[in-house]
Amino acid sequence: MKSLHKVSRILDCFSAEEPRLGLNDIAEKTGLPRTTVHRVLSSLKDIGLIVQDRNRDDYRLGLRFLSIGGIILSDLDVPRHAREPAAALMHQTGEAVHICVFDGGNVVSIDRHEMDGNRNEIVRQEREPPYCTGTGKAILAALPDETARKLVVKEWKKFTENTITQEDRLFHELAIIRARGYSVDDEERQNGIRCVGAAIRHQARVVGAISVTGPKQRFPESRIPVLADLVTATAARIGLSIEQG
Amino acid sequence: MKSLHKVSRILDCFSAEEPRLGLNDIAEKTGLPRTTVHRVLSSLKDIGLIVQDRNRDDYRLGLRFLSIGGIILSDLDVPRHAREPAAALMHQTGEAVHICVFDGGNVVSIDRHEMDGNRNEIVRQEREPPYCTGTGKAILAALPDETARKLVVKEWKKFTENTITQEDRLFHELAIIRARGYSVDDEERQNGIRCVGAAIRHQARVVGAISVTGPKQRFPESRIPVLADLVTATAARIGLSIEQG
DNA sequence: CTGCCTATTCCGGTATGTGGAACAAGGAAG
DNA sequence: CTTCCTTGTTCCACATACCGGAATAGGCAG
Repeated sequence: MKSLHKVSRILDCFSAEEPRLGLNDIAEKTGLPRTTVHRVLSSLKDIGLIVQDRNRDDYRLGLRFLSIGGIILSDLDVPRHAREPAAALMHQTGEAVHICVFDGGNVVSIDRHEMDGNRNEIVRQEREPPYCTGTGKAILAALPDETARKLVVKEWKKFTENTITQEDRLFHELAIIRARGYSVDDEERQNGIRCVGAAIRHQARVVGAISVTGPKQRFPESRIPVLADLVTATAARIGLSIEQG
Repeated sequence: MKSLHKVSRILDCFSAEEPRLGLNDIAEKTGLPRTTVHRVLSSLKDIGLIVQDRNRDDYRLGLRFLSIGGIILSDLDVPRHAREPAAALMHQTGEAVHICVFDGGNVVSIDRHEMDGNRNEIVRQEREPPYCTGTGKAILAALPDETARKLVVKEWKKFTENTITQEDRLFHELAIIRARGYSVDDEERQNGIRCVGAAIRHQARVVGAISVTGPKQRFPESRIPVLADLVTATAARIGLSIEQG
């Protein structure tokens, strides 16, 4: 179904940085003819996935995506079971904790617990490239190589000096992660930020990942294994609580 | 684009109650031939909007919806600006407060602040039929009749004795809401539950709604206007804070 | 008013999606 | 183990629904 791939490319144009786009922007980004883009957008408007305030205004993503997102959230085990252990991990380590979920094709960050005085604020739903984050690499490493390879076909964007941008480099690292049971993101996504992650499993299937994140100074080599123990224990605890329903 | 309407009908099959469906379920619900459903689902799988754990397993909505939902959330003004006033309203009234957003086509509930001891818990993203809730009716009433009519074409499900199931009844009520500036849901969605709502406007455009909800006993006729004053004031305050960026 | 930029409509050819029918793959029952 | 039945999946010839270049309409700035 070719038309749906066009839909996909068009949806890909939207991002948190550019949530509103004109027809020509989209045509240019996708390389599709303007007419075709217009027809697809027009149909997406019909079904509520795209919204245009007035004719000749920019296009935006429709709230129907949020509504559908709500259905997914209510069906996911990870967010429910992870919240409490994640908060505990945050207090144990004093560092920010990320939770993300995995459905076999996408890695999506759904919760972030941050130390903010004594309270923990929850921010939701951000996009995460799978090859350059602690959680993403933990998930990739927990999958068979073949499956993992399908998830990294996208473009390799270099966020920092340390970002991995070669497939064989990545799979070498995944092997290490597999062996020791946790992943480390050493300033690969953002300068000055390190991160230790582990996959969450449910009935032998990878369903998500958890990680602690913080400034390099607070994450010396010596502390990594200590954090890793806590992270993997929390990941296991979450997995276990899911098993029990 | 006919195929996208099929996509829409297929997506509509999924709900919080039935987040996982088999091919035949979907074919039956939509009335589409099994082969067609299979082809569409297969393509939706390709682009990450639908997920199937293993071949011959049930189909589920893909996490990409969540990821896209995150983009929308970050672009919406209402959630950011409404949280604080909504919490204040909850404490003023001692009742649960709902926030929903509107994009010209869909009404989606995004926040619910509930009195739970002294803490307020935030639950997110539920689906709301627009004709039978305080927030939904407040939004419909804030729109020109013609626009509102386009939003209520769907089926009229009778949730309780009081649910409005006739278009002229609804528009009669909308006129009243328009005149007095707030909406009342008198056990129209759920027995024993009343609710007072008002639309949130941003630059003369309706962008959402806010409401207080509670058991009938705590919402006598005499209290409604009192609550309405607080709700409309809060709605206006939210609208104002959006204007200012 | 004029020029230039958008979004939108038109239309004939053909690629693209269509859906009935046949096929495989598990699961349940005997 | 075998049989039967239900489920998802593949095949293929047909015709329809999509394609995209070119022309149109509508807004905004100068």
